[in-house]
Amino acid sequence: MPLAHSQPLDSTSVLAWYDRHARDLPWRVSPADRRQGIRPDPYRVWLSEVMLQQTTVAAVKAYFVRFTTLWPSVQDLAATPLDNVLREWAGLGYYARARNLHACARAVVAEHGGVFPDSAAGLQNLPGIGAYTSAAIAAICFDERVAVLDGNLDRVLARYYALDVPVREAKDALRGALQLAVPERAGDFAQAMMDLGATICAPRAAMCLVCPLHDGCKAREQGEPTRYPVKPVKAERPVRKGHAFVMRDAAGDVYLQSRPGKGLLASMTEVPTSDLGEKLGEPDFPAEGDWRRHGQVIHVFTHFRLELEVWSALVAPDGLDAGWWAPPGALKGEALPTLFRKVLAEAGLS
DNA sequence: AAGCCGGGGCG
DNA sequence: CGCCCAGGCTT
Repeated sequence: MPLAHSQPLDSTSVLAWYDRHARDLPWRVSPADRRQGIRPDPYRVWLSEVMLQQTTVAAVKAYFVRFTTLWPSVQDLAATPLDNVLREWAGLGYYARARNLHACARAVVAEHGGVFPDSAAGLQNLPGIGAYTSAAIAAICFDERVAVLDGNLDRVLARYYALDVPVREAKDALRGALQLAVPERAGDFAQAMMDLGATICAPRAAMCLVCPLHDGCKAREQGEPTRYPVKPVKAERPVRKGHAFVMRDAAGDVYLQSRPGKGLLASMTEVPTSDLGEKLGEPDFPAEGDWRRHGQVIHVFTHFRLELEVWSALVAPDGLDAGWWAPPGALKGEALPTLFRKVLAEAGLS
């Protein structure tokens, strides 16, 4: 799938724009500081890039500050138990990232002496570091001249070339075109292109008049840049239904347990639930009690919509030994995903 | 190559 | 409320 060609990307214009308009982010070294020879810390760049996978800057900032305060170095992160990492990751989503983050920290310490590999090829062997993240770290930290292609760049390039097929079908062509444009300041260029996608060439609006890629952009020339990228036909989102059971003991503590290490919300904390299905079954209460029905919690995942009926009861703790009892004041510190925080709120807790 | 895996913000 | 998003892993 060759790109209907226009002129090559003008990296000089992009860098000049970035020198004036770079965003100030907690993990970033400004272009001015980079010129002074200040280099980014690979640990901080790696941590930020993993957090930013499918996640917005606004959502990441507070988590990044918290993580780097608790664990200032990769050695600190590697030394902490996985449970601590999962607790701090709660609410950020895509929880496999947290497990891979921890595994990666331990691999860097155990196999690389606590020093991150200095090339995209070396980085990509580590857990949770794929094509995008390896390229981003290598470019930002070491100015390796690799194409850093994420969802932001997909959009910018799809517009620049007026790509008339879904990005997924032309990924290699886009990467090749981008690779040809990567300048010596590879790290600044990568960050510049992402800033461009976040502020100028945004998903629902394109401020073409102030864009450094204005001149060569096919979508701008056509007059309707937000027509790109072309979206693939999307499958409908199925609905799954079930029950959630909030149990309290005589002391008022809440029964919690860990989810399986694989699959949905892996290794995170939950209250017991029924099996999920297309149709709502009868509640299979996990203990005897005066079960009271609350409202419904609706939670939308990427690939299905979940509807949970929330129940609560005062129960005797006999037989409930797979999990643990948590006082309501301790719920905040548990590794509870947003779904189960909604469930607890529906039952009148937190 | 396609499916699985969260959550928040925006219009 | 629908749509969008700073990807990687598994099968």
